[in-house]
Amino acid sequence: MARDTRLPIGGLAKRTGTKVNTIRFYEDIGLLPCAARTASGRRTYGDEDVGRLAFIRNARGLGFSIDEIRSLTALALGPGQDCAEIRAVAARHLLDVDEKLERMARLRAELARIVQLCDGGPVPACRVIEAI
Amino acid sequence: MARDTRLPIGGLAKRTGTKVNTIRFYEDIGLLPCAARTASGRRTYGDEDVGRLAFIRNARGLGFSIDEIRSLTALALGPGQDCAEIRAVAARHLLDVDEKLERMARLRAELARIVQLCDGGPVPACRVIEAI
DNA sequence: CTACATTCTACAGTAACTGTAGAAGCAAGC
DNA sequence: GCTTGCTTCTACAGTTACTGTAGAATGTAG
Repeated sequence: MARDTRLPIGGLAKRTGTKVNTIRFYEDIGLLPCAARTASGRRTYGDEDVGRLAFIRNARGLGFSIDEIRSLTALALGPGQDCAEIRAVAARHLLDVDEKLERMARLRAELARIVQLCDGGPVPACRVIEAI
Repeated sequence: MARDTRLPIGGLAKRTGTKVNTIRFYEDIGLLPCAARTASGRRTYGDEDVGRLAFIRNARGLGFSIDEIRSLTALALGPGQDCAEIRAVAARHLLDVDEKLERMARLRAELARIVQLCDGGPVPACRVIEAI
């Protein structure tokens, strides 16, 4: 099962919605480990690479910096014992995420109000930006 | 009322949680209008500047690009009639925000689970990053 | 075996700031 | 009035996280 799932860099890019150059960039800065290479020097990736990159992209898309992601993955890949430290990092990020969620929800409400304002009836004033 | 509320650039920075250099940068790229100047050439700001910058910072903090913000404020400051266009921009951003909210909520759940995992009992496995 | 796509390295460019240098302005205390 | 110290000025270099491009090599389909 799951045999022969090795991907070239373009395949990994497609699977994870990442650009090829970005994958190489992540390798350069050590966020991804050096990829295995074919005889001719091309990178190949396995399932764990897909998972790891997917995690990175998800975290990045949600506003975590590369250093923050590094602090999480480094801990996870380290000696494997320092659970308290992982917990601390996660807890800090949890607070951060909660704050972002709140502000995001507020903006959502504003945008929804704008759409409604402009939607109903015969162009009612539409003093939109001042409302924000 | 509200007389004499003119602020120097440092005051505006403090009020909005922005760095002085960032305010000048926004003026350079035309996101903020050119500020009024004192006789000696220093920028001064009024209440409307505070509001506008606060809006910009809020939107930036939630992941909107400067171009997107420009598209909103430009419309708001334009002829003032094209309500449908503003509505379209707002609606597009609304979809975007909803998507981000969803992913953010999922990440929040993951983080909360990690914190709980690492919290209860005598260090139970702690296979944290793989879970993400 | 030719044509076209993918990959390679290396480096330049972009977005959105952030920091620094050197000069000038302003406010307070002596 | 003058020095001390903070703020502001312009201009430009540095940072983060990519993104794009050039030129060569490699892989693959007809």
